[in-house]
Amino acid sequence: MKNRQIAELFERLADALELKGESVFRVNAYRKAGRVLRDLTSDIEVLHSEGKLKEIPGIGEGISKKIDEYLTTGKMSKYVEATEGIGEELLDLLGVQGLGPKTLALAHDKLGVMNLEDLKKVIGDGALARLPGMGEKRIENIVKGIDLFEKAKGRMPLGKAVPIAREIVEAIKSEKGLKEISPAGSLRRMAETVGDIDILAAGARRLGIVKSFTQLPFVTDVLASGDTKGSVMIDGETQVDLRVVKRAAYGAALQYFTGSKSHNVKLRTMARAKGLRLSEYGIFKGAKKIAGAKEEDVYGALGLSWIPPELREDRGEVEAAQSGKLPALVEEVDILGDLHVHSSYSDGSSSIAELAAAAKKLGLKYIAICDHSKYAKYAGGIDEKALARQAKEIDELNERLRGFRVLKGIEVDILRDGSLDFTDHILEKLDIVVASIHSGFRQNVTQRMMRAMRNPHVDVISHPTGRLISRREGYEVDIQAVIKTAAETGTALEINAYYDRLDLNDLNAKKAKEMGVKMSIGTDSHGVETLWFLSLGVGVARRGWLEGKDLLNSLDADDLLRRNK
DNA sequence: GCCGTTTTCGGCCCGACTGTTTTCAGTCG
Repeated sequence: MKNRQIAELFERLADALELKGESVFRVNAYRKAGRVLRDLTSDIEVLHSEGKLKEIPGIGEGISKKIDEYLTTGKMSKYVEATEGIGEELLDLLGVQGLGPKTLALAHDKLGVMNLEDLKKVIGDGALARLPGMGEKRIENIVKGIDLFEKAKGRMPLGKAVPIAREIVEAIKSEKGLKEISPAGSLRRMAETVGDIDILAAGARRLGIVKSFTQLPFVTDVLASGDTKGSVMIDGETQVDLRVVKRAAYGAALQYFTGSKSHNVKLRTMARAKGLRLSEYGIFKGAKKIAGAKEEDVYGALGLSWIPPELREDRGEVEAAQSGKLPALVEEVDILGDLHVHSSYSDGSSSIAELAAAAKKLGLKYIAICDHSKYAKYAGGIDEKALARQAKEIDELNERLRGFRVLKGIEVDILRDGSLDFTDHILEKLDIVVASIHSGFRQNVTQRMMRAMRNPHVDVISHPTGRLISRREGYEVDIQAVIKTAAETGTALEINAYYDRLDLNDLNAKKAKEMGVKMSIGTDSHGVETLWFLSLGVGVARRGWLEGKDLLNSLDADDLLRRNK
C-alpha cells in the first residue's frame, strides 16, 4: 500500500506551494487530496490499475495524472519542481505557532532562513524584526511558538485525555448557572490521539463558571481567563480549554467545536448552497437565526439527521445522513462482555474474582480470561497445568456468581512458523481462543496469521497490526490479506481497546466490516483499573461505522459459545 | 486543482484575534 506515502507527498506539496504563495484554493485541493488518500481503505495501486482514481472524491484530472506519474515512474515532477530550493526542515517550520506561510516565506526569501537554527539566528540578531510588518509583539509570539515547537510533546492518547475530561466535567457541572456541559473537539469524536482538551459549557453567570474552572485544584497554570473562555494547564503538560456560550447557541457551538474541520467545511459549503450561513453562533438565513440551541436542529436545518460525533471526519457521513443511510452505531449498552482480560495467573495484577466483580459493576455480563500462553515467558505465560488449575477456579467462581459469567480463554502465541503455542487438544476445551503475534514482527507475519486463522479453534486474532500509538509502527503485515482471510475463515478480528493499541483502528475496522468480518472488543486489561478501556474500543468501533451486530461482544454468553464451537 | 439542486466557469467556510496599521493582512481554530 502506497496510500500513505502518496498522501504525504501531496501534503508536502501543499506546504511547499503555500510557501511559494500559490493560490490557496489550489493548495487546499492538494491538502484535501492528501487527507482523502490517507483515509482511503482501498489500495491506491489497485484503483490506479483499474482506472478508478478519479472516482475518489477530491481527485480529478490533475491529481490523478500526478498519482499515475508517481506510480509508473517513482517520482512526481510537480513535487520535485515545487520543493526545489525548499528543504523538509523549512516546511517543518510551518508547524511553529504564530509563524504562518507568509512570514516564513519572507524570512526564507529575504534572510535565507532554511531551518530552525537559521530562524533562531535571525530572531537573535534582530534581522527578522526589521522586515516589513514585523514588530516586537509578533517576534515575541514566534519565540513562544518555537518554544512550544521544540517541546512538541505532541498529542496525547485518547485514553489519557478521557479521564481528565471526565474529572473536569464532574467538578464543574454543578456550578451555579451552568445548564449544559460536554467535551468537544477530537476527544468527543473519540479520535485516537488528542491535542488540547476542549470542553464546552452553556449557561448564565459565565464569568463564575470560567473562574471555577481555572481554580480547580489540579490546575497548574492559567493561560487565559475571561467571561467566554478559560485556558489552563493540568499537571504542567496538558492544555484544557473551556468555552462558555449562551444557551441559545449551545448546539451550534458544540457542532463547531467538535469538528472535524473538514466535516465543518463540508456543512458550511452545504449551508451556503442553500442560501444559509453556518457559524458557531447558529444557522442564519440573512440576519435571521433559524437554528442554534441544539445540535440536532443545526443538522436538521441542513436537511440532515444528527450525525454522531465519531463519524464527523468527512468520510461519507454527510452523504449518508442526506440519504438516511447512517448506520445505527453500536452503543456501550450493546456490549455485554470484555473478550480479552489478563489475570494474575500470567502478568495481570488482579485475581479472576476481582476482575469479575469489577466487570459486573461496570454493567457487563461476562469477561473472557485470556492469559498469555507459555511461550510468552516475559509476560508470565502459563503452561497446560496452570491452565487446568485456572479452569477449575473459573468453574468454582461461576458456581457462586449470579448474573455474570467468566469465560475460559487464552491469548495463545502464534509462533515463528505460524503454529500455535498449545495443541488443538488443549485449545478445543476453551470457550474462546485469541491468537496473537508477540515475536518475529518482521517474519512472515501475514502468512503466520493466515495459518492461525485456518485453525478451527482460533476465534479471534488479537491486535492484528501490532502498532503502538506514537511508539511503534506495527508488524510487517498485509492487513488487507488478513481481513480477506478472516472473511473466508469466519475468524473475528480484535479491536484491542488498550489505550496505546486501539488495534484494529477505525479505518481497518470499517474495511473489515465492509468485507463481512466480525470483530471483537477486548481491553487487554492487566488489572481491574483498565476495564473502562472498553469505552475506547466502542469509540473505535463507532468511528469504524460498526453496528452491534458486527461485534461478538453483543452476543450473550450462550450465543457466543455456540459460535465458538 | 476540484466541482456542479445557483454553475462546465467561477466559485471555493467562518469568525475572532492580534498586531501593525489608518483600513487590513496574517494566523488560528
